[in-house]
Amino acid sequence: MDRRSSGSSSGEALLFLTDEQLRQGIEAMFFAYRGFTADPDRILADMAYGRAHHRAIHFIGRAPSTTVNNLLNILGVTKQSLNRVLRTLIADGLVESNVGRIDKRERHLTLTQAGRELEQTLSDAQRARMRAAYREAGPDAVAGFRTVLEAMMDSEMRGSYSRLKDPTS
Amino acid sequence: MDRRSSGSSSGEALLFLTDEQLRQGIEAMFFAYRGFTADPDRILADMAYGRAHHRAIHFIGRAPSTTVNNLLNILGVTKQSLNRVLRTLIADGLVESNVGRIDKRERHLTLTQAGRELEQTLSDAQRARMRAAYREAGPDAVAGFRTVLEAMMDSEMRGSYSRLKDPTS
DNA sequence: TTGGAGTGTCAACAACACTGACATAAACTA
DNA sequence: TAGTTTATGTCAGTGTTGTTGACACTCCAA
Repeated sequence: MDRRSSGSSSGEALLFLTDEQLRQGIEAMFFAYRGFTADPDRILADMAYGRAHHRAIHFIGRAPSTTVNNLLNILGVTKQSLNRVLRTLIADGLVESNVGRIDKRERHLTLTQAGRELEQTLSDAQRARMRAAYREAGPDAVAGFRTVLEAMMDSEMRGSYSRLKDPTS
Repeated sequence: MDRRSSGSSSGEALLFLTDEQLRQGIEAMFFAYRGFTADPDRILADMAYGRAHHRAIHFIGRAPSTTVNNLLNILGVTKQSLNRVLRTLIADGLVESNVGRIDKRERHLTLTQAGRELEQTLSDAQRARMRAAYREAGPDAVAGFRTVLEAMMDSEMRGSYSRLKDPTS
């Protein structure tokens, strides 16, 4: 079902779609993601925090004053799961939760000064690796990288992603 | 430390290394990885298996007759963690463990017929998404994608990755 | 006023990772 | 041969992160 499936005659133009190429892509994704999270993980291991805290901090920092529900959609976890994380972050003074002015049911989340500092530390580590990879690969490769990643997202996630990229949309 | 090392005048050639670009890359990676694992996760949710089983099955299928130790290095988990997974896979008849002929301390792991079938099912789902993304992005983007991912891996992982790509090395 | 949305919380549970300790068999080495 | 190292398996305990399900409260809108 997959020997160069849609090739016209011999399909040499579609060699990048062979099973072997796809498998390599899958493995590359697996190994790269490990590297991608390794640096922040190391930093967080020393604190009482984990990857979930990092994600929350990242997206709160990225979209300040976001609501819990919005964050829930971005992170794709249950509110109970997110709440456990948020509770510790708020208790530790890294995140501030403010009742909405217009809709008072909503809580708007913002990083405190300490929260911004931790965000910066984690972000620096992750960006350093990203920067090194980007620089090594070059701008054309980076453009391709981004294109494939976007195509790989679930469509709902593509929405969240675009909104973060360009908040005016 | 990176303002326009090779830029002509104001560094427009390195715009892809700005913090904003890096952040977008980080987020793209996060959302894409979610998509990447979503399909196999859905299939596994119905069984008593999880992502860890998928990974084990994938790499055993990829490098048949691999030893436990080798798998341990590839997966980057502790033997206790891997063992828990392997035990269930062997008990369920998806993986076969054979004492090594040369070194009898080693166990060589292979997928059984049932194991290969499950591997195929999971792999089909994941490859389908990968193939769609690849096709949508085109060969040049795919090449860039792979280049960036390889640059993002830890160097030890790059070794495992290459060996899987080209077992003769 | 009623229904539903947004939020917080409790309890229970499962998957998957970790550390530490110990056991066994085989292989290597002095 | 005796002692050490390697490869593996296993037991026990723990932590993070996810899940369901249930319930309460506040507030918005029809």
